[in-house]
Amino acid sequence: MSEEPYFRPVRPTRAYEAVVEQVEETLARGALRPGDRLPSERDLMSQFSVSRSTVRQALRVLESAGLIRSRPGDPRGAEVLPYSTKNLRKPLERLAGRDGISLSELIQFRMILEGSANRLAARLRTDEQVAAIEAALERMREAIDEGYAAFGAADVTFHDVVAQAGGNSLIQVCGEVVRGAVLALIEDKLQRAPDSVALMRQSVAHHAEVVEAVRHADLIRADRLARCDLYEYYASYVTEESKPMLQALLEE
Amino acid sequence: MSEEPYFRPVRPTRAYEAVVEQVEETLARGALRPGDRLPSERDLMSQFSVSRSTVRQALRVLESAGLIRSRPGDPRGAEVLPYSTKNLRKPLERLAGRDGISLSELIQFRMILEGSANRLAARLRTDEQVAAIEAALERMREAIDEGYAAFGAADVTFHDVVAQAGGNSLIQVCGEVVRGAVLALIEDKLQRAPDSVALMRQSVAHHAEVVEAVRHADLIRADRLARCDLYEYYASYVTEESKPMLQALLEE
DNA sequence: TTTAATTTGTTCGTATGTATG
DNA sequence: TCATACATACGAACAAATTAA
Repeated sequence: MSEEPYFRPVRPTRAYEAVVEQVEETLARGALRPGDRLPSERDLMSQFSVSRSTVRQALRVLESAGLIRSRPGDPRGAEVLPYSTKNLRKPLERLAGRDGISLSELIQFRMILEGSANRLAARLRTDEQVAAIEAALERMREAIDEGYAAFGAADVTFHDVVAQAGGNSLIQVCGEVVRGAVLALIEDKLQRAPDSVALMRQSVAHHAEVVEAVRHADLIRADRLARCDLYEYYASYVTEESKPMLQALLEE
Repeated sequence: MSEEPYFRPVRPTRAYEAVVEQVEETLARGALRPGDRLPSERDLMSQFSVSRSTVRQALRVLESAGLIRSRPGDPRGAEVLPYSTKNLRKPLERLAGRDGISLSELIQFRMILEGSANRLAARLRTDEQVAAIEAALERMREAIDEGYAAFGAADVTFHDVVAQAGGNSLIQVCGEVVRGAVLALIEDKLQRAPDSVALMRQSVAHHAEVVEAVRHADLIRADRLARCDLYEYYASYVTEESKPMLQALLEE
């Protein structure tokens, strides 16, 4: 049997951390709502009994987390911001960039997210959203002649519109970020592809199939199409050993 | 046709932001690897030609992002940290807590993540991992008598072990966070449930089915079980209007 | 429109506790 | 053990920016 420990480890808390925690807790319990203002730095000094430098370090941390925004000269103090999914992007991008995570994991996650987004879009889309998705597909067709950069941008827009039709902002933001991370890792290879025009045409054909599935509310097909297309598109960029990881998402 | 703009909007860059950007860029391109040391604050002062306070604001931002760690008195300077999935947790938790996101979206996302985790685990698990999953299930059985808190902890461990067997750290960390967010939103209701013991027994029965599916490498069933169980478990907590969102994930 | 007051951004100097060799 | 260099924190000061009278 293990001894029941009397004490837990402590780590010295720095002054600015205590300030951050108090402000965060106030925000979390809703005492400060978006649009509200924090006291001025000098007021915070006296309320927390710390120096201005300490207050400023805390404010910078809160600002980098997307919780507040402070502007020079504003007598009303720092503004409490509405918390949005945008604040997830930077951490996810860093994770993908620092090879803390493998390309095959990213592709796998993207297959899951995009398949689910397609499925939800097929079930929940409005007629206006179908029209927007079709317009995005048409834009991709046009962009083939404008080069790979324009085509990539149109492709991103297409998936954004589909994800938005799905109605889940978590899927949407995670999908956006993972898509960007994957593209950043292999876009140089794609640009040097021997016949990029053929690749783009094939991509448009695949996306057209998705549009059809969404239009006919065919959930299963919309989901499956995303997984298969992505696997086909990216399989050549992953090692042989990691292909089974991706294939596990294709079995029925 | 829209005018082609000559200029893009500019926002004044603050000194500490420029310092953060330079350090981040150095980290991103791999010139500084985990374990390496940043110059001391005084060296950074002279290299960036800014004051000590400005350097410190930048360091606090980098530290809060999980990129570095600085300790008082360390003559080697701040340490560059390995970037891990842990740095995603806080932003995701904030997002879930600030009702920037609805309960039904969270549950929906959890259905997707846990279904996929189960599917991957069923395909890729080793025998040791099967044993670990079974042990986690046994722990859940024991914990029924120890109250809801212990049972919840055992439940969390179970899903962690399964997700780990799936082998995708993105799914794992997102799953952990979303699970925590969902539980935080409704755990008070669960505790006040009239017959929580019956609920826990039912939960164990459901998890046992998952174990069987994983053991027999039944991908489809493992995936589907997660989605159905979660829907059944949480359906009563979402509004009638948002139920179709979740049901879209159950159709075959 | 101008002016005055307040606030933030930044700098500098100083004192204190801490880790390394 | 001691000396050195370090990070933490405080406080005062000035410039630039914003708001409101």
